[in-house]
Amino acid sequence: MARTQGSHSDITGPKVREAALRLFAEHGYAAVSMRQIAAEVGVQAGALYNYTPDKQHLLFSLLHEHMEGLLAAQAAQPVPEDPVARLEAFCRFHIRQNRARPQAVFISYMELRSLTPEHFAEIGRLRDRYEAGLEAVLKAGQATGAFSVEDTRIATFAVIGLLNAVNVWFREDGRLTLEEVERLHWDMVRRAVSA
Amino acid sequence: MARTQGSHSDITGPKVREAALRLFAEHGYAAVSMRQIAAEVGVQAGALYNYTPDKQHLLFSLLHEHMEGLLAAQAAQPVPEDPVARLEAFCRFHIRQNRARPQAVFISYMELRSLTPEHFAEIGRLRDRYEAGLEAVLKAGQATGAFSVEDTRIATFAVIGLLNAVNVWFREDGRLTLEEVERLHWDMVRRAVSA
DNA sequence: GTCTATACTGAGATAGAC
DNA sequence: GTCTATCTCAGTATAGAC
Repeated sequence: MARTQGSHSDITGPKVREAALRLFAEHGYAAVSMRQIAAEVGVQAGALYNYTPDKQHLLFSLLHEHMEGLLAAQAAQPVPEDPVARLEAFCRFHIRQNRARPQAVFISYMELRSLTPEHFAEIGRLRDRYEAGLEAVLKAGQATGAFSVEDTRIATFAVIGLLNAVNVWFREDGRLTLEEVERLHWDMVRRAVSA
Repeated sequence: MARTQGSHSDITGPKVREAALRLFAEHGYAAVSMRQIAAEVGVQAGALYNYTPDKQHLLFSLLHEHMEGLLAAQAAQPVPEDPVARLEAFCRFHIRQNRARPQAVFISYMELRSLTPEHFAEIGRLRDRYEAGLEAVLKAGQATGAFSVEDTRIATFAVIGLLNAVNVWFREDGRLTLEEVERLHWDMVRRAVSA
């Protein structure tokens, strides 16, 4: 054993992040105390400061990691030529990502206002990059005549809003599979923007 | 003068509610202190307890008042016979209401989790009643063949999500009038659910 | 790396003078 | 109805022993 029994940084670190993510998503950043997070992990509050300089940075770091992962996954997706196929790919990808990391997605919408202005700007830039992907698809389809949207910017927000509705009600053990949910929502999006 | 100069309950009461609504919307319920609210109103923290038994009840009371007002306004709307016209009326009404009380709408989505379970259930019931109006329209249109939605429950959430997207970006002094925003969104909703 | 202990600050809420 | 003063508790964060 290269490590002593007392050295748990490689275990405790991830546990701190998981606990914080879960508690922030459930109760909100401001309502969660460092003591609560520590209790969840099974350490004393002071020990958390081996893993984060402060509470604010813990939130920022969770959001940042989530957004970077999202953008990396987006970049790894194949990009069909046809705008309609590209829009379908975006819709399905977005729904799947939302369900794969429900807590991270949740706080990335709810806790932006809990960030310092600098951190807020940083996360905002990453989100804009993600949504720009959708707007580009809508613009491309508008150019080919496949889509008919008067304002691609507004349509972008509308599509995101429609897709995010899934998060309000979807349950893993519900009557619909994720594939069915994807199909139903893609169908609505397609009709909403098609020429 | 029937009142002494020191009696300000008819002035301070509303000011407390306005300040709380504004601060809760801006920073979140948990992040706002009674002292902040008091400072905003221009009194000491202790004086707030002439108007609310505690902070939790203040939030609940704001949400309750908002939902009751929303349902009353909804009930006062004329209800067209034709499902398509009814859906258009709902969409335009929903967007107008959202813009008329942006802060109340915002906390009614964001701060549900800050309510006690009893208060949460109470507000949830009121919201369900509001959204049931939309689902009824979709069902009616489905029956007449005007709409084509596989699942009216899911479509209800999708439509609400699409319409709420307006709140993310709309600015009173932006390039679009509320009428144009209503039309653009009604157009997308109509296409998304039409046969 | 974690603990205990604690400094310091601010929270919600109440009591009693005016 | 509001103020001042205060109680009690919990918050973030740090210091130093182990």
